[in-house]
Amino acid sequence: MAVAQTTKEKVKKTAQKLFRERGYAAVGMRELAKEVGIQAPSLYNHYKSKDDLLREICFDMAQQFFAAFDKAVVTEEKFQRKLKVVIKAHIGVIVSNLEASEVFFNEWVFLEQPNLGKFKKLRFEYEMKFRDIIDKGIKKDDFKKMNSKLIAFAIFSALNATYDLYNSNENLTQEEIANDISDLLLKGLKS
Amino acid sequence: MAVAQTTKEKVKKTAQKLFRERGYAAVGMRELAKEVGIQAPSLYNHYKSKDDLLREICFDMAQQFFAAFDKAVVTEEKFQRKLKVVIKAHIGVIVSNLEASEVFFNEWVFLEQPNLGKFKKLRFEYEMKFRDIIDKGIKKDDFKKMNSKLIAFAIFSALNATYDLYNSNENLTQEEIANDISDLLLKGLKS
DNA sequence: TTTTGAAACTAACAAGTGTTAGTTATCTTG
DNA sequence: CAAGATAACTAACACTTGTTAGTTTCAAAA
Repeated sequence: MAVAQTTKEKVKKTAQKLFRERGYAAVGMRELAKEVGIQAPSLYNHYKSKDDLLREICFDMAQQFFAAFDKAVVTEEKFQRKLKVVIKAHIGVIVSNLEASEVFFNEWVFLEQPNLGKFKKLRFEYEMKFRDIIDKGIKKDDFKKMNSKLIAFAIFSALNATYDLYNSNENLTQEEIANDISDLLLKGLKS
Repeated sequence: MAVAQTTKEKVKKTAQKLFRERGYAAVGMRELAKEVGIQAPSLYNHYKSKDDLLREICFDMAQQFFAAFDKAVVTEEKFQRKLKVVIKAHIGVIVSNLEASEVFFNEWVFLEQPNLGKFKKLRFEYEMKFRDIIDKGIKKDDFKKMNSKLIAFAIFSALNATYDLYNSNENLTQEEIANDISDLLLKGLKS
């Protein structure tokens, strides 16, 4: 596995790792280059700026989240099942891209305009897809009557704990994490 | 409100605001100073380094979270109530220190040693206080049998969404946020 | 074998970094 | 009012930042 990586791929992977570990602003081009094994100016043969590199990481992830959601959401009818299946899809994307996801969630604030604006729009759209399921589920009495914005925020935050969970843990599988979290959110902690 | 602020207080407040908005690493001492209305070197009359400033923000918040937890936890016997009351306490601290809390959650990674080590220890202790309630509640059958680490992570993440919630929202009160989130976590979304 | 294009290199720039030294102004206290 | 402390100031240092210019290396195409 991980054979025949091009330099560009290596740059991207290394950037994801470093940006997650230490934050976009704290990682310099020289440090990134050193980790890749080249000189800093050589990075510009592959990406035209530091911002361009962040842009690619963030927008690639956005695309993956959208694709996974859209593929998952059509498979179920009941809203409880719909929610569970998109939660699983979301977690699936995170687990398959642990470092890039973290950058996506935490470092996008460093995007420059106009990328920043475009990105915010995408994030909002994605959030609305979740809220839509919740709102419709509430209308159909599949869900309790609650503030859907609050719920959506709580869900996102809980999902985004997946990274820490997956990294720090006693061999939880992606399936187990997805099941436990969606169970918690749907049924609650109370016995 | 906010009368007779000393320069040191103003520096701290401004730092909290800027560190939250743009990240610790992205905020320079000159920018901070400008916002305060003094020159950069004058900052060093109040804090001996940039790290020292971050240290004070983070450790002050840690202390507040501990104090609120300890005060809350003794007031209840049943573990469901215990959990609810510490959740409320935690959210209370966030709401009373919106910007500083965000720094506490997101920027502590930039602390230098030995502060970084001490801080990590504190965070872990705090997490364990929550997990302790969950574990004991599971033993007493107040809670379902679930992975307490996963649950603790999910709870923390959900709680830490409070900032975005409080800021972006349709006039939710602290009481409402605390109630809705603890209801969600205890009883779940399912009707 | 020569040509070409990609991707590496070195050197350097202008701007910005946290911070120190030394000095002056301002406020508090005796 | 004089003395001392506090907190502001200007100037500067050593280093790092993202990035560009110009050059060389090297493998594939002609």
